[in-house]
Amino acid sequence: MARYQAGIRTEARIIDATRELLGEVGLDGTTLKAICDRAGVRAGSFYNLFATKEDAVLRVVKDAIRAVDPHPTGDAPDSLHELVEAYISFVTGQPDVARVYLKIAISGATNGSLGDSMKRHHHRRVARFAAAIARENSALSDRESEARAEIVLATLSGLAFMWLLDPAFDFAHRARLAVEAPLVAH
Amino acid sequence: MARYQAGIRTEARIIDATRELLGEVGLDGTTLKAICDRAGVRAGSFYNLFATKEDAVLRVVKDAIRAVDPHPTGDAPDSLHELVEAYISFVTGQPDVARVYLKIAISGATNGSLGDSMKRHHHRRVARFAAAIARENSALSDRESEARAEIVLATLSGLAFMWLLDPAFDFAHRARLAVEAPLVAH
DNA sequence: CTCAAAATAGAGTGTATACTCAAATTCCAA
DNA sequence: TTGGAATTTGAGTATACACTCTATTTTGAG
Repeated sequence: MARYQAGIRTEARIIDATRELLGEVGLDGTTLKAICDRAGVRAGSFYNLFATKEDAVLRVVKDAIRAVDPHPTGDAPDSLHELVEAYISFVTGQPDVARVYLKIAISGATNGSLGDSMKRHHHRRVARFAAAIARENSALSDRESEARAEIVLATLSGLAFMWLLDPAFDFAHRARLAVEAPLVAH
Repeated sequence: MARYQAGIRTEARIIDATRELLGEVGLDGTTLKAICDRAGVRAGSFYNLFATKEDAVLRVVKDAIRAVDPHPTGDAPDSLHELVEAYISFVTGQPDVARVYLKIAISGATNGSLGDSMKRHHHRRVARFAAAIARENSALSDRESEARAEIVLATLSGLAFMWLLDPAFDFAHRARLAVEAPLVAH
């Protein structure tokens, strides 16, 4: 092994280029040529560091999945408010990574190993939200907590998607409003 | 002109094949070869009927967009309940078309003319939901109605996306629960 | 029945893609 | 300083894509 600094820097540039492209033009637009052009590297150098294009994409996506999680270890019990704020600050604080997360969650969710990874991650998140909801409202059954968790997550995802559609959309404001206020007046 | 019956039937087969593929494998997987194979047709026949591949895709997508609309003409004022039920029956009643709608809305929303079409459609839908909400709750300002409309639509989209992720997900049940009940207990 | 128009087949074009490879260059520990 | 390993190059390969073209077959109105 005994890697050189040059190679390590090149690898970082390639990962950065891949993340930027995934956020800007999505999975399809992120071609090998586009990655190499942006990283200032030739195809041969890319394949000296990565076995395949999907390798670089997966590295970025796994980082994005990890970034959405406030407590990756999962040992600290978190409140619903904490979880929601974590998601909001993820979207607003790391918009590049968030765009990647959303784009891949959707375009890559129905096929391949990437989709399975996304599915498992989604179920873990639902369980996490459901546990927080149950902890804060002991009157709810497990099923009811899970239903509410799914609805909260759906709303957050939907709002994030609107932000993807229109970057001027005030995601954070809407997200807080959605979680704190009832959906319809009574 | 004076079209023959054979050509009309072939055109219908091509549209059907395109819709099926868009729902099954998404926009990327819907290649010309895949369309032609499924429709039982050669490339030359396809291009005798369609100027471009995107033409066939657009036909399907525009049908999907129209299918989600309860009153396409837009003259009849609709209630929020009507709008939500229309969306639910769209997703559950025409799952193929709904899958296409969701996949394209997301994967194709950030680039090309298809994305512009989707964006305009989205804004029209927000306005429609906002009008219904304002009509049913005169205490709300226009801005508040629009905010609620965006949240309702985000929740519906998010739940539909969950159904895309897992076809066993009970979309209709969750959607009604989400719109009728407050998100969090007070 | 006729025949011009419509429809079809199927080989072919050009382009973009992911990926390879041998040779040249750069790095860095000893 | 030096030499083997890491890195980089840049031309090259194979494949898949959307789309074209010409010859042939099929259709159906008059």
